[in-house]
Amino acid sequence: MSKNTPKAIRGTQDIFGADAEAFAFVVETFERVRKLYRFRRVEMPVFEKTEVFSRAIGETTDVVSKEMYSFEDRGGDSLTLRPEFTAGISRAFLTNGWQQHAPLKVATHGPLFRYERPQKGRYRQFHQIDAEIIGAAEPQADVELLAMADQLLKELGIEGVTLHLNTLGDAQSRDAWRAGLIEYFGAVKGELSEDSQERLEKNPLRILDSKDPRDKVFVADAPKIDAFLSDDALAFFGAVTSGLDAAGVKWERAESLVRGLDYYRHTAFEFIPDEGSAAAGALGSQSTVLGGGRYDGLMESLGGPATPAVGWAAGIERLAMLVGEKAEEPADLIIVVEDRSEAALVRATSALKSARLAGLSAEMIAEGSPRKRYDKAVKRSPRAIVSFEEDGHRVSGGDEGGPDLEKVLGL
RNA sequence: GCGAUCGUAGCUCAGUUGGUUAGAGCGCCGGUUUGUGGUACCGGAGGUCGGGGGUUCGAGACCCCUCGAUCGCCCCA
Repeated sequence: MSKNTPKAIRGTQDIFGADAEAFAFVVETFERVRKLYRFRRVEMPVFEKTEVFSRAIGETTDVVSKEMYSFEDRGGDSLTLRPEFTAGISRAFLTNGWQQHAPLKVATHGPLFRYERPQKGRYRQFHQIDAEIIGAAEPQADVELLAMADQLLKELGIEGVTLHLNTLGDAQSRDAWRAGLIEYFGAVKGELSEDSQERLEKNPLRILDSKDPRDKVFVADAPKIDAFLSDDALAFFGAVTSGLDAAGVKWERAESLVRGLDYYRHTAFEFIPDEGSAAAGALGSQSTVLGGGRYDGLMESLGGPATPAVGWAAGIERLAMLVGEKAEEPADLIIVVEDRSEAALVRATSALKSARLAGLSAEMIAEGSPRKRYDKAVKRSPRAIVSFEEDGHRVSGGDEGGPDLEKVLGL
């Protein structure tokens, strides 16, 4: 590599070969399943006004306070490369009058950007698939959304991943729980890890997720959300869980599961690899494969009317790591030009065009040492090979190299 | 932002306590062998050993700095 060749930006990836096939497999499967569940496709801008994210996600979250790719455009507006889909979709819902379609089921996928230190399964430009149901307050929407996620993972052939489910209650429940946690952890503040002492100020719910053993001793006896749930919140969660059971979606209660962003209410969930599973090993420390929840308060933070909604997103790279090797399809036909004659090249070129018009995937080998061209073709394992020389051609493979192929190629 | 590990050919990697002209496999290019064929052989191109400085008679190897990558912490998909 020349020393003055520009390098790729840190945390970006050039995906090729088997990895690219796995990536495409995830997206194609998502598109298929999303249609099964009648989610409508949306395409969204990759960047928005910065306030779309800062207001929707919450100023104090790490995503907003230190992980956004923000810049000023030529008009002086602060813009940000989207760090997630939900905020942008919510903005679109409000600014395009999509209320008329509510309840609206939408799905999308594409690149997202977060200024973070890259590591296994985490990049600065990464890709997600995303599904949202907007304008639906009933627990059946949560069930619908999770049933799709569950089926998607199954159709991707991913095993050893379990739905971890929790409720954060409604706004009152969540606030009361939060106050309870601050009181409980505040009493032992000095014995918590440095990180958790900071979390106490910024996001006390996150202490429950801490991996630090100093915190874990207190987490076990921390106040549980269940003690703070209103009757409505409790009924809502019960309806979600019984719906999941009816839909045949396996789940586990995860009492300390909270999500990072301010806008979540009620249902919160993550699909996480089971301890010791192949999936857990493949993902390193980036364990969540698909996550989301209900965000009933988000629309109001963007200045819209109260609009209930649920959604999830999943990292395509992480899913691709779990779907196994996806080989590139072998060609239907490879055409070999076995000598340097003009006549052979002309007839081969013509046959190649005919093959493609007939719907066969085909490529031609006419470069390099003539003696080695056939071997190159064989190594690519095509379904059939047709080789040309100045005075004729030979067919091998296909359906016994039969007359059908010759006819298709006009030979 | 913090920590650990690692940077040798296009790719995967050897390279002894520091010692001549830095190697192999795969891939690439040319030739021979085979001749309905995934074979075998011969030859070739391709490296300022990530970059800079230092120690030394001598550095791919040791020291310092720097850049980059990987993995982890924080956070998150």
